[in-house]
Amino acid sequence: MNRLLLLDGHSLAYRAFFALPVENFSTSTGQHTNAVYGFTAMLINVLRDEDPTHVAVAFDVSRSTFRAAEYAEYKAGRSATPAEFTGQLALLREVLDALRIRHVELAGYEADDVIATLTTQARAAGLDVVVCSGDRDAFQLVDDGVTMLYPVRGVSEVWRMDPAAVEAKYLVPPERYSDLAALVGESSDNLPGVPGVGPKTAAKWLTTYGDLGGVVAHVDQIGGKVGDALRAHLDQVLRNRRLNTLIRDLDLPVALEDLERRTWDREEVHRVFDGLEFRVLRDRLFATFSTAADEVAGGFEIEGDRLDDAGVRARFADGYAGSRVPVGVLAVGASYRQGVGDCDALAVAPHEGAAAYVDLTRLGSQAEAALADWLADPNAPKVFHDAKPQVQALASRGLPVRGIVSDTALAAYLVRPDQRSYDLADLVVRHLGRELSADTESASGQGMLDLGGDDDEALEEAMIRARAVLDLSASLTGELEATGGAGLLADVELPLLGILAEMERTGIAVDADSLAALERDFDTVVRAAQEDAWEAIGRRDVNLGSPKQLQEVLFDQLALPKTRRTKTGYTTDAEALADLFVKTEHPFLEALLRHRDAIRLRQTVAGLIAAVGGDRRIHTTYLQTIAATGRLSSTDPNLQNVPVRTEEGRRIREAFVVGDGYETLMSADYSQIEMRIMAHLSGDDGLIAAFASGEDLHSFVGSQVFGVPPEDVTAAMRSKVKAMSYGLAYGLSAFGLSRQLTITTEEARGLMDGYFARFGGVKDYLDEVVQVARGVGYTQTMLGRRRYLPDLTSDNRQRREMAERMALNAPIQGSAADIIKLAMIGVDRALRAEGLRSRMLLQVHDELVLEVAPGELEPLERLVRREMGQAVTMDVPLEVHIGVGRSWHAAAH
DNA sequence: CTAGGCACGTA
DNA sequence: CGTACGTGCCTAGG
Repeated sequence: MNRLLLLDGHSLAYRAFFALPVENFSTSTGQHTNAVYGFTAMLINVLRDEDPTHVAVAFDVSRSTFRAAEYAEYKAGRSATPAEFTGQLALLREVLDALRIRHVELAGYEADDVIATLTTQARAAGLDVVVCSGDRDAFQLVDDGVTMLYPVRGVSEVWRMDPAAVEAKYLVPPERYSDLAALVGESSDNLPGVPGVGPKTAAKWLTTYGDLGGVVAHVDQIGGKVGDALRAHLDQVLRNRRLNTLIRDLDLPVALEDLERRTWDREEVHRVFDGLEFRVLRDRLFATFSTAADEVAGGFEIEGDRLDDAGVRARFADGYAGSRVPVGVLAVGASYRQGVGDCDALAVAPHEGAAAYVDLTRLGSQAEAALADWLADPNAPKVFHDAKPQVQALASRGLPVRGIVSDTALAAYLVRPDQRSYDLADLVVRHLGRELSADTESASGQGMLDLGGDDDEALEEAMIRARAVLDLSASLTGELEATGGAGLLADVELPLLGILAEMERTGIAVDADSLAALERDFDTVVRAAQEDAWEAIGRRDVNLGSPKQLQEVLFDQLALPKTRRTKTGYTTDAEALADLFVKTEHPFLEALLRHRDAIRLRQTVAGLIAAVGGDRRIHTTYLQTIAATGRLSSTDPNLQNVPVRTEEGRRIREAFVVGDGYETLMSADYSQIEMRIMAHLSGDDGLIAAFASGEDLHSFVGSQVFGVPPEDVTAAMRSKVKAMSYGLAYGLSAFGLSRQLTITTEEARGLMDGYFARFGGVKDYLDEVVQVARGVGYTQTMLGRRRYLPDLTSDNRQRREMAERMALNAPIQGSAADIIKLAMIGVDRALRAEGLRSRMLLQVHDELVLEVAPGELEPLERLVRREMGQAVTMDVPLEVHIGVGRSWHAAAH
């Protein structure tokens, strides 16, 4: 049975706008999204519950309708529609476009007229209709084939109104609803009814006389005060009736067949939902409709079988060995974390010919050797999706992998580095227009499968995915070649993948005893600070970790001055608390800050202890497709944010130590790499001269800005200049600088003017970066890594300025990421070439930590300095600072 | 139980 | 009203 779903976009979004608190529904850039969110959430629910074959959303064009022309007061008295609402209507249309749902509107008419017309057409064509509207006028459309969903209590619930439900509520059948409303009036439309007449009286009259015409014909027979009132307001009632009757025969620009439900544009859905920051809704959308996705044309068909040992030998030793044609590979059931991994099976799919599935758990030794040889053959080309965890899992089974010529997750990241995820199924739909089988929920993410090895469907699914990876890589390679990113994949990200895998498996040794001792020490401080804090306020029922309870204590109980506002109240961050302490010297604040510090250190240490593996080393995981600028990120545990700035924090770094069989740790970091990149990219003579001079950068710049000799630059001058120099790479404003340095905006402005007067090339460069990015739509790093910033042309100032700051920063931060990645590849290659046993352990954005094998200190230092220093050639030297010591802390100082 | 907000660690 | 991340806790909502 065909069913048409019609929604009144305007009225539903308007309901949501007032029902959902805007402070909970704004993007990070300040765009309000409550109306879009509420509408979209309801849309998803209704699509799920009604499962319509056809859908349309109707909108009002403006208030100037034929009704307003007849009755100037129509809908008058409504307060002006808030700009925060109208601004969301365009976003709502974007959502609908992405979902490929038609929206319909016609100048001079209201959404309800569009709905009435489409309802009439659909009924004539034999379709059932479901109308979802917050406008009661639509009740008149209800009949045996037309149901109305009317939202109540904001948008959290809908009433399902069929003829019986309408009659139960209004005591008249739906076709009399307009008559009833004409008598009773509709305040939201500014249509007054007959005074003293409510639904009960009106319904009684309509039942007695049949319809409004009957009531009018017998108007003289109606007694009482209400009868007089009716006679006095008869014209008004008849006018109401004309106005509340919906038009059913508009000439619309769409036909019913245009409204057929279509598969949505996945890429566009991701883009739009990303922009709106609707993570949950998107997940709900995909979760709810994943089974509807098989409408996409041309799925995958694949031939292939589980191989027995003879088959494995034939396939890998005789078939693929020596072939230079890439094969799609999927490690089934791959798992890896903290240095330990495993996997169940391998699916492989060539471009032509049969795919295959190899059960790794019951493999004879000859077959395993054939497979291992092929996997380890650098000249046997393989394509993975998100290879690293699979490589780790295979390596843990004694199956090292070489010869990876593409990784579709990395390729997709280089094409669009700002995506939330690089799910294989999504990429296949976006780039190939095909759908992996719908039931891939368990297979999503990380390219891993968690499927039973004996299930034929799982077997086929794995082979299909292996084949999809291969096809996808061809498409992505084409895109990368067109955008100049192919070299980044082949020469940077793919070589790095293997290096990272090895660093992860190696891990870094820790002294578990000193970590345990640290945890006890920090715990002692936590307890003491908590006691002091409770003591200071005379109660022990306060959870010091709850910002909400802290606000109650600070601003209600202690009545301290209010701090900066947050979404949910007043901030209790360290800066604000320190500020309050200066003002009030309340002992609670001191104890609270002490508690904060200690509890964080304790939890950092506890996290590290929990991550120590059986080999007494900590194995982080590097994520290569997360940061939009091209940086790596580190997780589980994050070893890129281990404390270093405070003395207590540094004690944690002392627990990272050289492992057994090695001589010492080495830390090698780039000095001021971002400022050097800025000097190079801008070509500013002054800044280039600063680096060439060999003097302290900030003193040199300070002497220029303040017009004094370098030796007369005071510490205060130097720190101001330093803050400004670094701030520039982030798009710092005079306001921000003044706040950071606690100086006036004028003073900050003067500082920046002074800087730009001396380093005009920097200003020109920063201006140009944004201007070029606005023109072409993206920024580029030194290696051509792109970041797309569509918001550079946004009408929304906040979004636009945010994008401008990202545009300033991305080439600088991203080029630094390029450089250290190249350096890692160079170091790795040189270690092999020179036959050293020393190894890289960690990367922390501008720093590499290495473990030095006995006797290799000198050659290693030379090697690292050379490879890091020569990673790229720039107009300023790349300076590398190297330290050694038995702990990470000692090595870095 | 999940997800967002806050707070805060690093470069 | 400075970029890029990950983690832990609390809390509100489902």
